[in-house]
Amino acid sequence: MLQPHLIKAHKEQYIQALKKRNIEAGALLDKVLTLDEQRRATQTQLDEILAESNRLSRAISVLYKKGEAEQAATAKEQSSQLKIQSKGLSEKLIQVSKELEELLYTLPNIPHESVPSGKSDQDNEEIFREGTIPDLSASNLPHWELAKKYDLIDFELGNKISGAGFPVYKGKGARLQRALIAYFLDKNTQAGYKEYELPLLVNEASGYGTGQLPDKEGQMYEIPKDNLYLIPTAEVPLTNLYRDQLLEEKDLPIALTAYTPCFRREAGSYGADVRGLNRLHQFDKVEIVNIVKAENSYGKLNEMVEHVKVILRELNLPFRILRLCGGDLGFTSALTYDFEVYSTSQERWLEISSVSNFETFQSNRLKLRYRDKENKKHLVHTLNGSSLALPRVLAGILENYQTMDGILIPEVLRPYTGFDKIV
RNA sequence: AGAGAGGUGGCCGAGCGGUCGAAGGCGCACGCCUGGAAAGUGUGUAUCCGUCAAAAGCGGAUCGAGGGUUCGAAUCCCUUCCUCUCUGCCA
Repeated sequence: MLQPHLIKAHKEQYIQALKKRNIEAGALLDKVLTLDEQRRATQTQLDEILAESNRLSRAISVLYKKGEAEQAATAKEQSSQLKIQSKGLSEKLIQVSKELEELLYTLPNIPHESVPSGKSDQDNEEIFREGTIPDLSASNLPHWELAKKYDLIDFELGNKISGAGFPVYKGKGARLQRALIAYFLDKNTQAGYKEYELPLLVNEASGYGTGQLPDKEGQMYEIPKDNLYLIPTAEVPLTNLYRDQLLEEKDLPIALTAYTPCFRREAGSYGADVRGLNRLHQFDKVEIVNIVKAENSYGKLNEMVEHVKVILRELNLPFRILRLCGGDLGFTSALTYDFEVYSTSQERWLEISSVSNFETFQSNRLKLRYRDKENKKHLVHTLNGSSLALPRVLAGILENYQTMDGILIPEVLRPYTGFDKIV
């Protein structure tokens, strides 16, 4: 959530930056400033009346002790009048504040200066590419056919017990999933991330804290009876661990990781894009979250990018890194790098990780601050990234490691799988 | 799910209608004492909002949350959430 005082100070800059998201924000920002002005003016008026009311109350107490009942009665009458006034102002304050908050909820984060303009994923900027695309002239099946051939994943069974987008992993397929989760968690904890196991259902406040609500309500599965949501990513419970906290400077930086299943309703996309593991309602992901001081957040973002790079390098998968353009940038993010693995059989790039800096956008909603040595309070910067999302990594491995007589397992995973080939 | 008890500052814990943002203790910070430390001792130690260029100061709000009674609520009433104990159910 943006902060009115910063909007005031950097209005023109914000308007320009939001143009990268193809948003004309001038009128909206003016509306924010007007509402904020109203809010503060109302607060000041209300405070004055309450101050007078408090003075009277104290006076009444003194009058009673002296036994001056008549004067006390007069004061009571005055106080009652003030109360009527304060009630009106107090309602106005609540109303204006609510209006301001609702407006702020509709405004996305300000893109970082390095974010390119653009309308869609076509305009994302490739900044890095590594790995060799294997020659699959001998054997070249897409992962959903490989999954069937080697009996690793059963989409029909998932369809029967749940519905489309809920795959069933079997045998070595299931074992490979477990191996990937363990391997990713190990890489993350070795890099200093603290491991968590988290609730998969969260309350409404958590949804607001990380920005899934009210913006992306339709993306989450809901359990209205208990007013809970299934998490679309571990980011939600992991970051919300620190909601409403005032940290000490020495507590920072904080680095967290967790494996969770993720649940996404993802309505509205059909065809080849969603075949096999490409898009699912339930999938596994290992997430990393960083909570840092503002001055360190872009350095940390680069560290996260390097961290994910190392993992993909170890898995020996061909990948590239994109800097997302304004039109493709997530609502809460200031700068996002997407990692994509090349799916040789599908002849397309598959997104497998998204690493973002939210600056203060989340921490402002979360009320997550730290106190420095001078006792001043600052919002922290929050960052997160997938490290990594499983299904498309699995797709990439199956497709890129296929041979005539089986699928090889990447070296680094063999200690986790206990086998080196799927035949 | 049923019955009971309770939610107060970083923590423990008093207060049960009138200068209560809240006694006392612990913890923490700084000072004194000490060769150094412990002990002892003194001082300080919540958050948010407004006013201000900013700080200080001043004003307002906050004792789980929301509402009510009252001139005045941590204290009384209602609603709600959470925790604990017992019973039930259960991996």
